[in-house]
Amino acid sequence: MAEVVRIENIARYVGQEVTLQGWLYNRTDKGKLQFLQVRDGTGFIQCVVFRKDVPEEVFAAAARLTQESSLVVTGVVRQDPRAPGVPPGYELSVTDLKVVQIADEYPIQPKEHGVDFLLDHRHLWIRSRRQWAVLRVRATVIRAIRDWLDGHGFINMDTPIITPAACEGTTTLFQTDYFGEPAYLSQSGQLYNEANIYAFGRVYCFGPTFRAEKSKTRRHLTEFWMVEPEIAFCDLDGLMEIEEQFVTYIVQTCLRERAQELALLERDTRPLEKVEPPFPRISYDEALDILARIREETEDEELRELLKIEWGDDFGSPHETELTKRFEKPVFVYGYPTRAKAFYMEPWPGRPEVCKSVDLLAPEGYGEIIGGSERISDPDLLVQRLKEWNLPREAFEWYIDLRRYGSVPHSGFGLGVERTVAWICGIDHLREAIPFPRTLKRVYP
RNA sequence: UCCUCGGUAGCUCAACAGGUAGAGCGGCCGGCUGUUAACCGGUUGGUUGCAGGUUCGAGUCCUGCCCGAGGAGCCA
Repeated sequence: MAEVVRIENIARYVGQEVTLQGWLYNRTDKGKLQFLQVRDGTGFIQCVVFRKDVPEEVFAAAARLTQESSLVVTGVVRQDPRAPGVPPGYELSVTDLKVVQIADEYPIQPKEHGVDFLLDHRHLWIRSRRQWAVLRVRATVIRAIRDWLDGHGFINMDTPIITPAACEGTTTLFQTDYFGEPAYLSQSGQLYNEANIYAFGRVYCFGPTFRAEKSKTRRHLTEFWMVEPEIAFCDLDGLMEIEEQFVTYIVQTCLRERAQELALLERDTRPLEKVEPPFPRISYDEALDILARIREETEDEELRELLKIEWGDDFGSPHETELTKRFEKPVFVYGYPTRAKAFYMEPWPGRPEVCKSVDLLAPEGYGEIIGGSERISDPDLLVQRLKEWNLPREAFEWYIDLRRYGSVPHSGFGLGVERTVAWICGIDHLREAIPFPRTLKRVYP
């Protein structure tokens, strides 16, 4: 048997005989000639079997292969512009073939299917080319996140997933039984990170987050992944600078290392190429002005109704979508009304009705990928806010402590991994940006 | 929780005004030396989401329920 190689490295082996281990993606039988589309997890390649070039039993074995049958195939790597693989332009002239298993009739065909059917078969769907490409980009996004943070003085601090109380008090939590006491699945590691910065300066947590929201849209999952950096001695301006460097690095890394996958997804990468600092920064008040202007100018009665908003309201997705259409790059919206945001956000100097929060909205209608803020550093103000938000002080005693022992201005943010992946890939459903999505109506498979 | 749309073969869909449930793909058999979701011929394949009602007759009309999708609110 020739050397076992991986399809992603196939270009190094032109003219050599190699062995591939993989699965049959599709087969075209032309009588005395068969085309086997084979994938091995790292790529896709066309293997050509000529009746006259191989022993009769090898040709017969190829003819028996059903979709998704597992196989070990040996042949000579050739360059051919007609070959459709990933990477394109290479094919294997088969000399030998061993069947590992003949697959049962495979439910997913290389044609269109409905969403419900595909999600019921998610365990198989991830083998398909588009899903494969998206999830490879996801892995790169995650690696870029860690690379950038680790390279900029951040240290990874894992925060608990089982937590005693609401972090922000507003969103719905998944409740679980903790030896007879109620406990909840984490919806943010932020509060713990605020403790961690006093030990380590710059930290991040990265893990799954759980929201029992009854959200039924393409932008929501009940379980999703979030990276949450937190930085000591950092104000709102410093936070925005970090965010734009961070997001730029993630996007540029994907463009550089996952060009092939983005091409397979037919992602127009020109908008992504424009992602570099500085990102435009507009205040909440300016955003309201822009929305008011859009409402005046639009002929669309329905849109006008959707964009209705009064000062003090948070933006809904229609607002975000319309705002981001006006910008080529991700855009910062800062200075939201205090009452629309969480209790821990530092008030704007001289304008207590506004807080030092900032969201980052991705362009092309993708909307919020980051939410962040400068945190309250004064213990008395924090205690007052807990009261105003009707939160139990006892549960936050440790959190108030952080403001008693060397309190400093500090800031942090959370970036949603699936939303970032969806934006970079140009896909419109979050459920395709995670291997096994959890949504309101789906916990299987 | 609310609004909208949908549920017919393994999959994607069709079925006029209520009148014998059909096509493509897949599977199976056969043909083909450059296919790109191949093509050609044949063949296989149905409790029309569930329950009830109207009718000589219901996939189609009515009532209730179940399930799914898109969106709103909420959020990353």
